[in-house]
Amino acid sequence: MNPLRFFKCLSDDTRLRMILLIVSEGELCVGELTTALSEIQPKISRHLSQLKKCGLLTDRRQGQWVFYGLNSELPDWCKQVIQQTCDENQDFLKENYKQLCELTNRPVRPGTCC
Amino acid sequence: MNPLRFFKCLSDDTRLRMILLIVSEGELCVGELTTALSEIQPKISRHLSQLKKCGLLTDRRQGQWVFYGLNSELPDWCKQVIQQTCDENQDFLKENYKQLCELTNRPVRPGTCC
DNA sequence: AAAGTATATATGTTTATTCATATATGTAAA
DNA sequence: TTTACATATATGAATAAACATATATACTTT
Repeated sequence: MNPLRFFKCLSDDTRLRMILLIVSEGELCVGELTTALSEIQPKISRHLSQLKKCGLLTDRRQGQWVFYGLNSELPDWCKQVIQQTCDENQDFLKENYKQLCELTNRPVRPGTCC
Repeated sequence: MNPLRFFKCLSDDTRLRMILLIVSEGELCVGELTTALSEIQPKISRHLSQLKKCGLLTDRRQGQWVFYGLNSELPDWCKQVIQQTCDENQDFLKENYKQLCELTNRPVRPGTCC
């Protein structure tokens, strides 16, 4: 992973929040991210596709929903950078968590239950 | 340190290389960075002043030279992100190290000798 | 010591370039 | 056909580059 390309992915408000939220939650679908960030859906989709193209995220369709998660094949140093940033900046995501919590009827994840 | 602001500092080729070189070498002056990156001096100075303003670097004038180093008061998570990136991306800086090595008559640092 | 000169660094201003946004529209699943 | 998501295009805003120039320290010469 080219470090410049990696940091460019993290240098946009929308992308940074999405990545940190996804790491915190494991996986999130487009609609959940749209709500959490209070943005319009095309904007979210566009940034997600960019992060996927750069290798930071992977996607998985499950019926009507597409879930995005952190790419497990990412180099360790990248994972650590993201994890540390996430751990030390929970307050940065406060409003996003709030929005996410207020969201009812969230799609059920197969791996998450039990 | 706001994470977005922090990553924006790292998301430019010139700034990223400068930061990593400075961390590797401890301190570097403007002229050394100009040579290492093969860029014009005003471009280097401008990015340095931006990194100083954002709190990533500190400067110290010693005679004719101004040495830049990593701000020791930076939050730990920021220091760790930079250090890990530096450790795992030495090849990214290969050409810059080469230019730096070819530079003769580098200014003597007071702390470096003995 | 004063004046002039060279070197190192910083900054103001204009011009390019990159990047993100918004709107409209397209595709896929239920 | 409704819900969920993706993409194309045009536009605008933020950012970086280049060039000229200013400042600050050191070095010379008289």
